[in-house]
This record gives sequence, structure tokens and C-alpha cells, in this order.
Amino acid sequence: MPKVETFDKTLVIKQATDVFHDKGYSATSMQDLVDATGLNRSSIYNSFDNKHNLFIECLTAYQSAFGSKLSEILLKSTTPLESIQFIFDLYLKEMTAKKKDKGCLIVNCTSEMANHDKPITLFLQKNQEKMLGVLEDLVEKGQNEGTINKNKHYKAYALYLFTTMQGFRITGMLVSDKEQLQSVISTITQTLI
Amino acid sequence: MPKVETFDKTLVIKQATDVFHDKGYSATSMQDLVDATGLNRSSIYNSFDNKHNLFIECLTAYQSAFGSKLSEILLKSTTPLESIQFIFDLYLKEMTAKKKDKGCLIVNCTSEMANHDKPITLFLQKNQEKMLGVLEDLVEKGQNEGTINKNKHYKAYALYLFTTMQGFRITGMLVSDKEQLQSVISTITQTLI
DNA sequence: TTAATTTTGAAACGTTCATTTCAAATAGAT
DNA sequence: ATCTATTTGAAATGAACGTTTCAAAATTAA
Repeated sequence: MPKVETFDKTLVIKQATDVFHDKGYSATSMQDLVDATGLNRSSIYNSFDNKHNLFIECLTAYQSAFGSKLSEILLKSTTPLESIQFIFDLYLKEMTAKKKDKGCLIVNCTSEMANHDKPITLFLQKNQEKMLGVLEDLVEKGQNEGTINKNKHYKAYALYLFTTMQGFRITGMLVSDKEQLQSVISTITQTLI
Repeated sequence: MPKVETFDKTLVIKQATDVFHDKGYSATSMQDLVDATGLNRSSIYNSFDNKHNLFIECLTAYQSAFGSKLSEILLKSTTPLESIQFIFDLYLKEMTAKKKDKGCLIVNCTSEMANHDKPITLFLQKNQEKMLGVLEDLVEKGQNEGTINKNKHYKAYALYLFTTMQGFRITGMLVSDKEQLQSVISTITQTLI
């Protein structure tokens, strides 16, 4: 019967995500989110309850957007090793796209909130499990194909890759030289060959 | 002629550092620092001017404390590779010392404040240069000795190590299994052999 | 047009924020 | 003991915080 939601929730989450990504959770104020979305304060509270919950929705959307890009990568690559390289290339592309790299929202969130906020910590753990799962599958497949060496168990390699990815996201925040970053990627992936 | 500073400034910085390390810069309130140090509000402002400046002093002290541990490592190790392994072992020790790992203050600071706060960003860049310098020297020496391979230029390996160290500090915040962490270290260092 | 329901705007909530103020207490130097 | 510089305590500053409130405007189904 009545008025229906007028604004694009997906867009609003994207706008809010940009702010959280740039400033982090604590340093982002509700006023920042009002400004970034153009929404009214009340509308934000109507739709997202509170800042914390909005942040979780942003995290989830961010994770899901990455999941889509990851799926594309898995489809277009011909070997597991190439998939891994493409993931790093994706990071590299994001880093060099803008002058100031904001890093990874999820890595930043780990640094800021891990072990402080229970639901967030749970999200981060689940996220890690998901990512490790993907990487384990890739490494195991590569080892069976013979394109990745068997010096280490595939689970060990997966955690190694996850670790280096997080480090790479941090490094990109202060290093903007594309060649240096590419060299880091090749060093990381050389380990697997 | 008059009353002289009564409190131990070094201790106060250590106490403040603990809070910043645990909660990050933004989420740490002046009240938190008053509580942690036992100092009066006025005394803190008298001695450190403001929160921002106190934080910089904490960062510097943290960096310097790490520098000392680093020097010890460089002295006691017999090869550059061993030095690198000892650095990771130091991180591992910190991670497994307490149930909840706070990560590295400087890595966390990078994630929170890089490209947002000019003096802090400058500190982070200088810190990176210092650390890269040490790592470059180690790798170069190892390559000359023949204990580190020459697949990559020593500067590339140094940035690789710096990246993996940052990643390792993040990983430790969610992974507490010592064996898994040790396996990551060995994978990282195997690259150099 | 009316009724139902939601968005909106703007103000206010109480709390916490970083920082300032200033008189009182303190303690070394003379 | 007196002078002098500093630390202290406690209160106050004004701004910003996340969140709530609620009447008015808006919109759509009946």
C-alpha cells in the first residue's frame, strides 16, 4: 500500500564501504556515512539498525564482490598457478589504480578488530577458512598436475599464500612502484614451482 | 630549583604503547591512557602535548625496542639466513606468548593510518627503509657467502621478506597454531635457499 | 480521495571525545 | 625557611560521537 524504499541499497552499501575502507571502522563517523551516501540519518538507521551492522553488511558485500572476481579468475586461468598469479595481479591492479592505496578492507579489519569484536572476529575466521579452502584446492590440483612442486603439503602452501597475500596488501599501501610489486609477486609464486 | 619529574617516562610510554597496540590509535581514548598509566590527565598533556604526539613517541619506542632485539639477533646468528629465521622466530614467540595476539604495532599503524596522517606516514616510510636496509644487507651477504641463492636480486628478496613479515604478523592475529605458523616460516625461508 | 506505511528532516538525547584551565600541593635550590 | 618551577587534581570546555524521537512529507494501494 505505501511508500516503498526509494534508494538503491546496493549503492548505499558500496558508498559506505568506500568510507570504511578509507578510514577504518573506528575513525568513520555516522556523519561521514550520511555525507557519503546522501541518505538521511534516520534512513540509515531504518535500513541498517546501527553503524556496526552496516559495517558487517559492507564487509559481506566486499567479500562477495571479491568472490565474484575470484570466480572469474578461476574460469579464465588454465592452471592453478596461473589462478594464483591472477589473484595477485588483481591486487596489484587495485593498488596501482589510484595514487593512494587503501589496502584490503578485510585485512585492515583484521588489524583493527580481530579479537576485539566477536561477530567480526567470526566473520574474519570464516573468511579465512573460505580463502584457505580455495587456495588449498588450487595447490592440491597443481601438485597433482605437476605444475606445483610437492616440497610442502598443499595446506601449508595455502596458508603461506594467504599470509603473503595479506602482506602484499599491506606493502602496497606504502609501495607504489609497480615493478617492485611485480617482483614480489614473482618471488612468492616462484616458491611453488 | 623546583620539583622535578616524578614518574618514569619510559614506563609510561610502555604502558601507553600497550594500549595503542591493543586498541589502535583511533579507538584509544585519552581516558584509556590515563587509566593505563595511572598518571593525571594534566601530567600526560604536560609531558606529551597531545594524544598524537604521545602515539608517535610510542611508535618510536616500539621501533627502538625492536631494533635492540634485532641487534641481538644479528650478533648471535652465524649466517644471514639464520638471522632471518630468528626474526621470524621472534615474531612467533610474541604471537604464541599470549592467547590473543595484537599483531605488530607498526603494521597495524600502517593499516590504520598510512596515507592519512602525514607525520605518521613519514615515520612508516622511514621504518620501511630501515628494515629494508637491514634485510638487503643480510640477503646480499648471504648471496655472497653462497648460503642464499641468487635467483633474485637482493633488493627484491628484501622486499619479499618485508612483505612476508607483515603478512605473518597479520596471520598470527587469527592463527594461533604454532606448527602451522612454523610451517609458514619455513616456506618463506625455503625460497632463499 | 482516503487510508496505510515509509521516508525524511531536524532537533535533541546523553555520552564521550581531546584538550584547557587553574588553584592547590609539592619539592629542590637558595 | 623561602622562593620557584612543576606536578597534580578536579572540574569545565565545546565539539563530536552514536542513536532516538517524532511530526511532516511522500507515496501507493484501495
